[in-house]
Amino acid sequence: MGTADRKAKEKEQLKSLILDSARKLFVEKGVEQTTIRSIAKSIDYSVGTVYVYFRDKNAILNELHTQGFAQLGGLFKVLAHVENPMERLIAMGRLYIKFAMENPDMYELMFTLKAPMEVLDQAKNEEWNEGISAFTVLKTTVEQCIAANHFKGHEPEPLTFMIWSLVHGMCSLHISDRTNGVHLNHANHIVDAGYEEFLKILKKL
Amino acid sequence: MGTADRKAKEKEQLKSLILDSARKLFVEKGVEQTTIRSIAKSIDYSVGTVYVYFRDKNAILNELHTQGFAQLGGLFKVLAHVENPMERLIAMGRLYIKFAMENPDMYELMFTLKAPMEVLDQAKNEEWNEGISAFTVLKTTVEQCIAANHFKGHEPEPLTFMIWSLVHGMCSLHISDRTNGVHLNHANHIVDAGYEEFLKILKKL
DNA sequence: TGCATTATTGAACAATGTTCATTTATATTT
DNA sequence: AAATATAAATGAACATTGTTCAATAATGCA
Repeated sequence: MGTADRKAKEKEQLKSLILDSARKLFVEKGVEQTTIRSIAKSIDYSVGTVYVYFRDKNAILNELHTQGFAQLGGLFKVLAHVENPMERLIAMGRLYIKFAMENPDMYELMFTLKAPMEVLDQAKNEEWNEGISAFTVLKTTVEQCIAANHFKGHEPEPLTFMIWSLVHGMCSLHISDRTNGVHLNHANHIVDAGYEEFLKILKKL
Repeated sequence: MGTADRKAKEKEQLKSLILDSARKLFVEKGVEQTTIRSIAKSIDYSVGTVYVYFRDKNAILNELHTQGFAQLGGLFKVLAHVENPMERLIAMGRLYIKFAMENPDMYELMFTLKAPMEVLDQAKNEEWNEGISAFTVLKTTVEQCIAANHFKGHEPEPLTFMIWSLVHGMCSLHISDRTNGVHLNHANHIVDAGYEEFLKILKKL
């Protein structure tokens, strides 16, 4: 069965080729400008071929969104050695913001755009595993903070959601161009300045 | 010059008719499904006429986005009589969340979608007045809180941005379908539960 | 070599935003 | 009132998109 294996491998390779090309175009030109035709053209295949490997454009966006979570997860691994959960929490926030600022299109795909979510069949009760995993990582750290006597009187899950939302909100507003009106005296970026305020609050808890 | 006045009024009326119809379709079907053709059809005019009154689809979305801010601003007026700035701040957050949950499409238009922002000519240094006004209202309340001895050691503007982001982040994640994985024991909605955690923090500041 | 399976193709379709020469309606002038 | 000038409205036509699918080409097997 050597041929079957090889063909399976070739299929995987072409699928990866499509995805890599799609990601490249997507980061360069954005979601809307990344057309199936432009993807096909960039890898010298026809539009039809793309549709052999992906049900539709949303399926491609969904895979890219999954890759984004893998990338972010990879970055977070560096923080595993930080013993102090509070320190780790703070560092996670910084890294999250850094990732969002440096990869705004990927971030949108991961946390804002509806398209990559639409492959989840609600009838089948399919869940957003990437998000749940990422949330769980954050929640674990928050729970360790609570175990270390921080956040007294708080509920882990809603608190985790609140912290996530705080950081996400800043990134999201910035990426959606809603922070232009917020002028600052400081040389600091508004998102960084906002995060500093959050850190001041953390110290009081 | 009675005729000129009347014609100007008629033009305004038709413009309003287009906008009203657009908003209706938009709230019913979403942005993408609200096509120029469907708008034209619903008011028994041709597509060309719509383009006489609006440069492009983004211009329509921008006007609806402005209407959204007017609507939200109207809701906030009810809070003017709340003397205690901290109470007012808390009530503003609740109202903001209520508005976002009840008008998710409008909310997206106001705070997430890029389209309505694209009418702002960056070469002309045009600013996002709706957002700036809304931000200023919130900032004023935060400053009054500071004057009432809350938020010691905080900078008004970044703190305001942080609070806004916190609430926006929760609404935004929910509207973008990113809260499905976050299960709760409580009967509470996750966004409300998250806001409760924020209130607990406020009490410690 | 001939056949069967698999992979690839790209023309064709429907839907969309947008334009603009043409037509219709309205207002002004003679 | 008729003729003319201005303004408003039209909708066919274009370019671009996602998507489909019968036809073609390539590959594996007997």
